[in-house]
Amino acid sequence: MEERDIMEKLNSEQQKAVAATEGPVLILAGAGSGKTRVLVHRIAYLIDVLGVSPGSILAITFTNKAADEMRSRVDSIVGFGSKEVWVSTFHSLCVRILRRYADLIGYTRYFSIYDTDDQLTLMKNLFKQRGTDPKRMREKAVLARISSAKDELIGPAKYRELNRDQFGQEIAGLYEAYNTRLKESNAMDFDDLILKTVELFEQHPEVLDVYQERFRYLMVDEYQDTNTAQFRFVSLLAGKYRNLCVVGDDDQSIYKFRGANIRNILGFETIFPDAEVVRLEQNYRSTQNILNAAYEVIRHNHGRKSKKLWTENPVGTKVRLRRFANGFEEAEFICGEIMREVRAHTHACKDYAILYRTNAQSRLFEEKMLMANLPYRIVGGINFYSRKEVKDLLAYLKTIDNAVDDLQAMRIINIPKRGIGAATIGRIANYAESGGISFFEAACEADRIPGLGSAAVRKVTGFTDFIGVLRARAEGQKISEILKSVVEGTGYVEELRKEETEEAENRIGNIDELISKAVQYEEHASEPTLSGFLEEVALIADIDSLDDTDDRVLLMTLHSAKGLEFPVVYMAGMEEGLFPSGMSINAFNPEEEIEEERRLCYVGITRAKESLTMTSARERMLRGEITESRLSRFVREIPRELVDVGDEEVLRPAGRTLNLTGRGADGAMRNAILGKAESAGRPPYDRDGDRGTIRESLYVSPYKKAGTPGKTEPDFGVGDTVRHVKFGDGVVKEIKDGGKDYLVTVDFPAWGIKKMYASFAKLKRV
DNA sequence: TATATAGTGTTTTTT
DNA sequence: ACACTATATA
Repeated sequence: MEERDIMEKLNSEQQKAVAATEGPVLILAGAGSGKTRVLVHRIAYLIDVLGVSPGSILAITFTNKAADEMRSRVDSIVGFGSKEVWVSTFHSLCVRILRRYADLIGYTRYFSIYDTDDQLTLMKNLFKQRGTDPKRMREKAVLARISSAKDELIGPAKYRELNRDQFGQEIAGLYEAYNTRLKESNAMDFDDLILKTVELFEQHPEVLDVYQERFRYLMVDEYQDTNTAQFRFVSLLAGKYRNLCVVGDDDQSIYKFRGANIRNILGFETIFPDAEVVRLEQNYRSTQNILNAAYEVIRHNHGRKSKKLWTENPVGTKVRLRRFANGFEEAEFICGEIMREVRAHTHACKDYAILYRTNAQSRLFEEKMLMANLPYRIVGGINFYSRKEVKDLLAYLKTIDNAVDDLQAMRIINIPKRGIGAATIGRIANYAESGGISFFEAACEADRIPGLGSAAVRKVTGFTDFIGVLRARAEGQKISEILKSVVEGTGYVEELRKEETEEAENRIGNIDELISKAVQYEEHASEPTLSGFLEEVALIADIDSLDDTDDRVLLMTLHSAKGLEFPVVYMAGMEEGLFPSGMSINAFNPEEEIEEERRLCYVGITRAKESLTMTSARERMLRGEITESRLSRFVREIPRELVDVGDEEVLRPAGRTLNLTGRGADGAMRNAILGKAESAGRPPYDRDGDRGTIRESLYVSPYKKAGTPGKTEPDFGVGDTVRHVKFGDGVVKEIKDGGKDYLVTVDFPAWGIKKMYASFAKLKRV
């Protein structure tokens, strides 16, 4: 492609960003301003116009999905050599480097990658071993401290110096022990992947030099989310040629809890005084109304790089606000609305996204989606690879691949049940410890371990022999074949089959899926290896497997939604205490924490292209108890004239429900309150803060009229045959009072047993 | 050693 | 509400 073609479809700022190839460049790219487009065109410009060798260009993203997308877009506009461009995530790039030079820093190329579960298991072991009381400090909290230390490139010794108090000293001790155990197991956690690469570069300048020479042009996406370690990594890489281009938006920095250091972007011009700064402020995604609402929210933050997005897009409809009595009705409204619009063919399912603050909120929506028969996909939550059966099988593969990974060996030594209990495992672990060998090696010498009876020795040897056979066969065998041998040899599936429960069937399904993932890996990897497969599995995120061609409503957290866009967006749970989270409100530095939440809200709003609806519940079930909450301050920050609050907006004195319809309606009072609120120039919901003092505003669900009885008794009983729109005819098995509505269990011959709410499912007696 | 039961604590977000 | 842990029991 020629220069003219590359620049043709770009605005002048975008062109500037594309052409600024030499030296440090900071691209401040607002939401929806076409930053991926700029990066892709920049790569094309480097190759096709400047003649830069594709192999010397490196683009770093945060998710595999973003990397895939960029790779394919580069592929479509760059003539040749696009395959040589390096597009990678921080983590996978570091793994690649580390595998090659692992021996220089005391690891082997087969090192394992520990996920959060592995870390927790390891920490629990350490607590036990060191006699640390889990009531005094929690394992997770210690891991969080260690993780932030690693993000900041602080090792155990430095941590000890920095935290002189007793807790600090104790954590430092655990940190040290934790690192030792990882090293002994030839394993690294997520943070180590970056940290160890930095160490490698710093201790071995000759290695750094190799990569500095290879990557002459660096680009970093989502720069606002980099942490100190990642910053150091990038600085080292770019240290020689200084062609570093970072792209980011300080208003979208939402990963502080993961160590993201907003100073990396805010202070870029201080660190690189000669940096060229380009601002992309034209938005191509959202309507003016949506963009204005987003701006009104984000402008409440201090210390941001001031900028205001604009768009040539239509004004669009107002942002809608709908309030409900509880989360249940909220979910019913959203799902019902989507269902009606999909039926009317206004939109396809994939045009919708439901965004929320916490994963726990997904359950309510999932139930309603099932009842409404809408295809959906929940992103995040429990990862496929963290299911027990999948982890068990992977532990076998890891033990075969990396024999010194004690954690995995200990996990599977009694899976399936071989009659090896805690006592035996303890004795093997002791023996391993005193002999300075790995757990698995110790198990291989079971007959020499004091305290093990002949029965125990026999059982342990059975296990080690099994692994031995698998390992001997693994050489040159396909990964899927190894996996199948494990499944057969352990009798895992057989055991599950015997259970004859739906749960077990699911697990078997997951095992099949794991095997097919292995097959897929063998097909797409250039040089498939067992380590390679395990690494891919460890670094994959749920979001990476999103397929934008499949027609489903997407449900995910606001965090997961970053980088995506949808025609119709619902932001659910807009309540104080939930969003912004109670954690942030009660933090020791609430201002800062709430600003982070506000950025998250900004990210959510700017995901919407055509339509945005915010919803909230006045009552919500939060860890087992019902909590009452006020409308989120973020909603209240949007001026009234930008918000459509629905046509049944009413205000009621606290503790009393207004009669709005029919004879004797409290019309005068309603008008008085409304009029007063509006003449005062404040949005009615702005006074929501007065809860309990005077009166609160109330937006009644148009879906369920105020005062309507929540449920009507079904006209059928147990044993009757009923008809469902989708499932056809079935026999009623059970009717239960489900609070808001009657919960009916029906056996449909063609679909199996389903539970549903009577009036919502519109069951009819036949 | 394996299993059933009661009791305990937890939740923000994730590569 | 739920998952995880400690304890009692077979």
